[in-house]
Amino acid sequence: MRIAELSRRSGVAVATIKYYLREGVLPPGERTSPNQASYDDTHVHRLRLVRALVDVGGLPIAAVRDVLETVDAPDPAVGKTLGTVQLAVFRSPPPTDDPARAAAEEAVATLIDTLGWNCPPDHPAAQALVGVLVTAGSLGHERLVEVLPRYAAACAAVAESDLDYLDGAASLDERLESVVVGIVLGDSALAALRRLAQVNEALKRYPEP
Amino acid sequence: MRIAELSRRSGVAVATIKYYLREGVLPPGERTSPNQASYDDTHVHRLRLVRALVDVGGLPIAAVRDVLETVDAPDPAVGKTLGTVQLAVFRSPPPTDDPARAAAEEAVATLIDTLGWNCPPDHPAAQALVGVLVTAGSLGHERLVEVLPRYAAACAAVAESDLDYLDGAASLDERLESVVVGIVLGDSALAALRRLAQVNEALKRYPEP
DNA sequence: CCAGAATGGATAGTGGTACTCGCTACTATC
DNA sequence: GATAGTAGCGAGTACCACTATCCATTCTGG
Repeated sequence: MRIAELSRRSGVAVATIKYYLREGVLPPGERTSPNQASYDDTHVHRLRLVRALVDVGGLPIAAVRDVLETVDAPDPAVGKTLGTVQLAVFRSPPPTDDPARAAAEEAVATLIDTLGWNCPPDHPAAQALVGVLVTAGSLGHERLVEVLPRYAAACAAVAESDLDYLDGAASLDERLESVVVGIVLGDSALAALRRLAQVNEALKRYPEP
Repeated sequence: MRIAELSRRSGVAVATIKYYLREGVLPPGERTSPNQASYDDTHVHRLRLVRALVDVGGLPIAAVRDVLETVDAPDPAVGKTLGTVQLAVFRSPPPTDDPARAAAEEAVATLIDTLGWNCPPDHPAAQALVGVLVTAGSLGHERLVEVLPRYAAACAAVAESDLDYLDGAASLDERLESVVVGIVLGDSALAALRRLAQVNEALKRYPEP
């Protein structure tokens, strides 16, 4: 198919498709002549994936490129892919060297230790968690740290579910994409469910007239 | 204190403080003369809160203003505040009228029903969840819906924890701020813990050499 | 008391991101 | 052979979160 049909089928404007081609988030079509190329279903699918990452995940185009490069360079080691995608998806606030940082780092390390989790203590997510605690502390919400064990328990169940999801993928390609979809769409789904659960719990505790 | 000290104590540039004053996310100081005003600790705290919402929560300034307006207009009904903040915090992708939308709406309604949750089915979070399912479906990841029950169970525990956190607030003001901090910082903390749990679970299932 | 620094307020400019447009030199198709 | 579509490219747009500059006024240290 040519670019107009690709646009129609994916719902993405022609100009935007060209932009994505330039930015390397969409592979070029197969050249049939110096100024003609033909695209196929993989391009339609890729466009949908890009839109999902941008619209649902809120990723900048550069991060999308990083993620997709990982997906396109199949590495059977799940851990590797997981790491790259997790990295790209992260909003990393500047690592402030707050004096309270050491205490927060300690708290996170203790938490991970208590849970018996086997994950690198310098993982970006751990750093992010430290950042959250430092921020909370600066707002006088030191007690936020107390909810973490319960959050962590919930996340353990979620992660189990996530890995089950990966195991349900038929092929390697599908598996790689599942990592991306699982992380990005999963984050959104989780946030949405959390809000619904909050409303439910609030109504349970403080019924409205 | 004057603006220079406010800047020093909060770590926010003077020009940025002026910008925040213009945008209404920081209340004006007390005027001492036609072109002098004095600020106090509440301003320092407010600036930290704004930075937390922007840096950690990724909220645009306009959303921050909405959130803070709610915090500043104390309504003892927790549900109301919760709703407003949840709304402001949401990234709402344009509600597509995909043909697959009806099925996704059905799935979400069924899920909420099965869980016995008492929340409005037209809640933005429910709509967002529908959007996620539609997106997943368009990518051929229809089976994502299968993980939702487990996600929901985890979120129920998280929400319980969240409401406990609110109940731990001493005053009404503190309570209102806890809603904000709980939602925004909580989302980040949850996402970070999920990633750590994923790494842990992945290493458990596929140990690395 | 007075010079120089600081302040509030306003306007304009910057840098980054994600497109979007317009153009040219083609090619495909009716 | 007229008309429509295409690739590629540079420039332009819109929005956002600041950031810089200016000015009239006010504060402050000597």
